[in-house]
Amino acid sequence: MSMKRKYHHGALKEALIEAALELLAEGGPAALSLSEAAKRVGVTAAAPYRHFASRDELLNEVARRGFLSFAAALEKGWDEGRPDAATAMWRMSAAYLAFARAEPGLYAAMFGSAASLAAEASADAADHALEILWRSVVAFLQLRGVSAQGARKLALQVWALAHGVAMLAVSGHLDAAKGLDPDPVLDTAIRNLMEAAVRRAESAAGPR
Amino acid sequence: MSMKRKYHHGALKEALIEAALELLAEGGPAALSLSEAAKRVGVTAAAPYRHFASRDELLNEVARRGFLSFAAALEKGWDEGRPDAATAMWRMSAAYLAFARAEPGLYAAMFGSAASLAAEASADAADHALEILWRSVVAFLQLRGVSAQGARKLALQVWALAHGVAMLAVSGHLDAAKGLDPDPVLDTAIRNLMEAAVRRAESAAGPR
DNA sequence: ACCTGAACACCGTTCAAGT
DNA sequence: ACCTGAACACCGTTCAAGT
Repeated sequence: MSMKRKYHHGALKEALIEAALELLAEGGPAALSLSEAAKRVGVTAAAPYRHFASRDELLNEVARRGFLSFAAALEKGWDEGRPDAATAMWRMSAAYLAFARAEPGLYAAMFGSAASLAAEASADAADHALEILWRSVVAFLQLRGVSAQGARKLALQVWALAHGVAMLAVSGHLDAAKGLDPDPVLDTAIRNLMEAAVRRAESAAGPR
Repeated sequence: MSMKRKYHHGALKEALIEAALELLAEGGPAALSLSEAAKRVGVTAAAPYRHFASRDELLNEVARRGFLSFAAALEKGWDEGRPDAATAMWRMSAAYLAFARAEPGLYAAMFGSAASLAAEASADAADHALEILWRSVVAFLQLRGVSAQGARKLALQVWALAHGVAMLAVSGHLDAAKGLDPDPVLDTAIRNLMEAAVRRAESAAGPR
């Protein structure tokens, strides 16, 4: 009756990815072991090499998928800018933080590769996330009636801010510092960034 | 004449830390191996255990020292706020980025531990870095003649911003996105953050 | 007190062999 | 085509011995 041990044909690749997500959740990127994933899935340590050229390739694939669900989470938070760009942007930044805090291991795998992994494939996925931020910044500027010039740069600043808060929150540097809740910290910072950008655009447009 | 192989008494611990820094520079945190450090220094793989209880403890010690020189770099950039807080703050943020870009491996070891390492000892060192940021934020607000209330929160936002830009720059997400130079991105973002904070404080103080 | 040598478990990776 | 078994190098860690 047990329908388990039939990885001898089909779903090994998917099963390994699932196991990798578990390992990531349990102990972060350092705990992602190809052997352990194979063991949990019921195959030999050599079996994964039919589907992944190396441990890093597994990690890359997991990170790539992480970026996909990350982008989906942002998109959902943005919700096409309803009811207005400002509110939606706040909701999206909360979704950003929520993702990182819910899956710190995955988030670390997505961004923690540092210089060790080029991760060309996941770069596209990351760019997709940036594009969502960019669209929301453009919408926000339009709502405020100013030029969307420099929106890309502004989107990068918002991203950096969210990323920084997320990292500090996950690594405990935030709570340790002052028992501060990451959400309002990120929220007011983004507001300030956007307000300053709007003012700058206004004074550039109407220098009466 | 070769004064090398006399690790049989004194400087093993220091030598291991130096080797660890090399490994970090070469391949990031993942490349920091206790065995390899021992080999480079000319001792057995078991020797380090007289000085460090585990690999993680070595990494922790290196990270702790990293925070020390990091704080020193920020302090030097700040230079007691000369000639004015605004200029000094810009210089300090440039020093922040320069540190991360000069030693990405070390920087990753300092912050990349994510949830895996509590790193209580290095938490103090990190707090010291935050304190420098905090002092500069206070000085900036004083220069602009507004209350320093909420300076800690603002300092955290500045930190998150700098950290985010540094990480994105190091991991290549920034250049890949648009060929943008990280320095002006961080600089204008911090300016915007500070300007918005000043305006908020002004409107709160003088509601005529 | 500080280090070596030998040992064990674990991991990444390869390859010849099985089905 | 997909997986097992055996093998190798490497790493973290422990411990009994050496000096």
